[in-house]
Amino acid sequence: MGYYDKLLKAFGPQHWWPGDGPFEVLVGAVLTQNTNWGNVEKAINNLKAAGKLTPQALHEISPKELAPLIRPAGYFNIKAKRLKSLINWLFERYHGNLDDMFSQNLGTLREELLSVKGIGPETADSILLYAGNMPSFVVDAYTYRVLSRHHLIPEDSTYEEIKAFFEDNLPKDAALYNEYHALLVRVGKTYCKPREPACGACPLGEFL
DNA sequence: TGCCAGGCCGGGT
DNA sequence: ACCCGGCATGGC
Repeated sequence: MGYYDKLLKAFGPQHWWPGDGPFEVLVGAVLTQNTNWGNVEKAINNLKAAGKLTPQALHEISPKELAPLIRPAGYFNIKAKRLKSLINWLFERYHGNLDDMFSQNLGTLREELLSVKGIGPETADSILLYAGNMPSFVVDAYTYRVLSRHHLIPEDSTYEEIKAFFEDNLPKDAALYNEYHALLVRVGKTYCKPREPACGACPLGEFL
């Protein structure tokens, strides 16, 4: 039995980002950068209540008008710009149409997303996987912490190396990548906390 | 109360 | 090619 099966059995499905459709997930991917998800939900709700949670509305809104709506998500000025740059790109490249965007080849689309200012590897992969249902494994601070603490990867591993660690050893299955990443976050939240040098007392060894 | 949360950019070495 | 400061709110 692999790690994934053990984690799934121990914690159950995490139901990550069922969301209200791919566009909401895409917006959430930017808003959640280095930010607690609870705060992101408040910002999403503000956008919904203002009728601004559509590609067209966000394309037309100014950063000045957008920033206060997403205030609870933190870094609201910079995130307003990042959201705008992503939406501008979406319209220029794919006519504001998510179906067109996700019809693109995965590798090409990932490179295109990374070229947008404010979209780094984790945000790009989150959009590909959780909004587009494309098999691109997401790496985040939890993933790194859990794996490095249990010596499954070197301390100095890069994002792309950790991503490859999973993708080279798993079938290219979006549903699997989705659930696996969510389970690793769950483990990280529950046991593998920051500023705790080792995992001697945590039951993770049993699963990993 | 300080630390943390589903990062990324830009400027300096 | 790395390293670091800045960006900011809300919950425990």
